Amino acid sequence: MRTNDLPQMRSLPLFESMSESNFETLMKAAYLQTFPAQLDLITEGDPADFLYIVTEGCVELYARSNGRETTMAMVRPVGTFILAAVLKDAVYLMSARTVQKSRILLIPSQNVRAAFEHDEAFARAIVQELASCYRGVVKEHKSLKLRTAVERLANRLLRYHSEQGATGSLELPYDKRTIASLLGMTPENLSRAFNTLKPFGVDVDGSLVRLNDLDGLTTLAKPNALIDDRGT
Amino acid sequence: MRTNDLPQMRSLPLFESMSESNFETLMKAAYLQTFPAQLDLITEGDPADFLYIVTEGCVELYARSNGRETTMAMVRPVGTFILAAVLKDAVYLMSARTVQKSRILLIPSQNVRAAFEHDEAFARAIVQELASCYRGVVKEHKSLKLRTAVERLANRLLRYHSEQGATGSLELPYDKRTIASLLGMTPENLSRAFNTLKPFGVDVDGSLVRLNDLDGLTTLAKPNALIDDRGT
DNA sequence: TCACGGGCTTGATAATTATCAAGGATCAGG
DNA sequence: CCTGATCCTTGATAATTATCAAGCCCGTGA
Repeated sequence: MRTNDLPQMRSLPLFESMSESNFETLMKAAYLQTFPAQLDLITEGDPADFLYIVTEGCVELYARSNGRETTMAMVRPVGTFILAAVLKDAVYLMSARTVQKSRILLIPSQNVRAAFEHDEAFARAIVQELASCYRGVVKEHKSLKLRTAVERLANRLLRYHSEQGATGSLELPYDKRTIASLLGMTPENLSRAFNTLKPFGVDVDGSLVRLNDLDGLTTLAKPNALIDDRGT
Repeated sequence: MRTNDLPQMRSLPLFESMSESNFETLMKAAYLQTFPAQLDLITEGDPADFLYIVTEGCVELYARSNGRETTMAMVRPVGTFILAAVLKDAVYLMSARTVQKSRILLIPSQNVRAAFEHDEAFARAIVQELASCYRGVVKEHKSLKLRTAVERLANRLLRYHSEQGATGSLELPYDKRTIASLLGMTPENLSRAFNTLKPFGVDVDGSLVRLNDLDGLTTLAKPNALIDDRGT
């Protein structure tokens, strides 16, 4: 890695509390690379050779079975992926590809595990990150099992809305087909779900969504902190 | 905790590598209790005061939203639950109740976090456990998004079958309505899914299931190691 | 400018899953 | 032996979601 990239990496939550010497050792083994859009980074079933940390851009985690494919999560800066596989020295359960041109830090698995052993602060940060990932999937799973497609969409819109400053409108952060897959439905069904939400003040124009009846939409969505709140 | 329970606890994977003194400190703060069946242990939304470790019996993790309820997982010996909430000092995302009379070790959250800081072997064991839990939920989530109800049931039967020694028949480990909820369907739908599987050699008699056409069932189920294999 | 293609939408239809209501089996307790 | 309760199953129906087939919109590049 280039020396002048080091300070930026050092300030990432995962590294900021670890000792200088352990950080240097870890970074000597790491690669910081920029990948173009739509590039496959890893494939499910492959052994976990690297931990990935997205510093710029966006990565889609997806999975396949039978002939079907589904989006499992989107990773934005500064998020990691495939941490559990690295820690367990197991195969990846998900595939990953860039959505946009992305800058990604790759750390060889064995170095991550070594740093975990030798640096208590790093171990603590790793565990916090892993616990957050775990709770994220649990929330997704609850959403899928406890809500209809329209409810999932309504709550997702409310989430984007508040993340983007609650201005009354929001920008969809991904293609609609990606959002559909994230929410566990087909693109056709997403279209129809948007139509179902029209009477609740949801106006869609491309990737711009206006929410003209927040109260009504909220009543329908019944948001639940234990599903919809991030980072808790 | 009673002194003569200590050796048994000591042999649990979570504790077996930690230092004797750290183990003793942790156990001084812990409670080993036996709970009757159908007792509510924790409720989602409550602060995570304890880490729970099931040493005997069985615990159901479930979640509610709107008026709906779903079973998220079943925990058998020697499994932990609510580990992520404890490590993050956050609220529980799931509720838990005993299925049968169960023997459960409760360790106050703050002691778990302290032991994590002070004992590297414990930290490693905690991370392995948490990573396993994470991968478990990811697999469940993949199953729900990529498979139909009949496929989920078929694969679950194959899993129970191999877990129980692949003798050609298996015992359903929980009530059918619990299995239905675990698999993300209604009890009525589970009944019908069993009927759909009858032409594939699946004969149900109460909680006993005979698999008379393993090849046929496997062809239909299309099991996938990255969804169905435990512990990888 | 025009054709092309990708992404999205819509309509028609089918498959899947849920709901509601009723009935059968089983078992514990009186 | 009955009674009631629980659990499961079945049938009828409805709701939800997926699939298939056009078609529209819009930006890109020739």
